[in-house]
Amino acid sequence: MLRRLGYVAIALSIEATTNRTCRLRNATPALLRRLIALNLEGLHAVLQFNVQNGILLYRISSQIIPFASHPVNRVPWWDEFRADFERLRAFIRRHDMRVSMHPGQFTVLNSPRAAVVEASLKEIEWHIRFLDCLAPDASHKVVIHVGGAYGNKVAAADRFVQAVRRLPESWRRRLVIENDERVYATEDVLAISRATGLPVAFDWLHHTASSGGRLPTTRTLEACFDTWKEGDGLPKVHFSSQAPGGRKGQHANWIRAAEFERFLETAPERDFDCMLEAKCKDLALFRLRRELQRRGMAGPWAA
DNA sequence: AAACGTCAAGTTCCG
DNA sequence: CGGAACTTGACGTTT
Repeated sequence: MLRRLGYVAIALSIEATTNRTCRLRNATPALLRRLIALNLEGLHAVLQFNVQNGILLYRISSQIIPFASHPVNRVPWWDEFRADFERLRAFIRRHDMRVSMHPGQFTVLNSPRAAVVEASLKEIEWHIRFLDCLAPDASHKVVIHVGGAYGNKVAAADRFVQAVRRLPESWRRRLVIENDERVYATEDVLAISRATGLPVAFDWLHHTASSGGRLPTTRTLEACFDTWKEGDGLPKVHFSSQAPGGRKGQHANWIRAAEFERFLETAPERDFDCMLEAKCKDLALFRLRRELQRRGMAGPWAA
């Protein structure tokens, strides 16, 4: 049964933002410090808004710490903003919220280029550190993709597995892998999960886009759910609809309620959380919730 | 004050 | 082989 519904990064309903940034050329410790303070304040406002509206699942923007893995950012934010983090941490725990992060397309652990892998490790490191500050328990996840194929998908997948095996356990406990719409389909990611022990976040749109529009089976979803172990929290799914007229794999503004209902019918009889990836963010979540309720559906997600 | 071009990073695919 | 698309706003320079 669907427990929590969530959305990504931006609350369009309110003014608050977690995405203030600057240009690299004028990034100084003082400016970065100011931006981080404002973004953490924004995060607090967004989390409060979420709780007020019964939203207990949320993906934190990677822009919250500008240039976090770049040498220009020498601010020890985990230390300097300890008080803010403590406040946020207490809030998250009190309301049983679940937060996550999703490093961008530049995080490619299986790149054949050492410098790219090194930069990716730095990216993962700061995301892990951020969640460590906010929510020590490992159900709050950092979601990554496997990466490129480089003309030899088997070798590339193996490089990913080796890279993950070299990571410290304190990182691995937070990592989750997601199927993408081009290179690593759900089956590929499940195989990599077996080799690494990382749970799989099933992405509905990526799956349908990469399988020529075929919908997943209950067995496939079940296999993804089974990768979530003790301490990982409930299995998590990403859901979005194809943008009408947009290129394959492009996120639509809204979630199509009928499509979501199909997904719910396919989902195994087990508890899970669902992250909505719609361009209209929280507004899309509200609209979906209303439409499902109008169809007579109820559950903990309804709030 | 508004408009608009630009912004750290990688990879794939399209033209 | 160069450039758009991922995703997407917000910055900062120009008008």
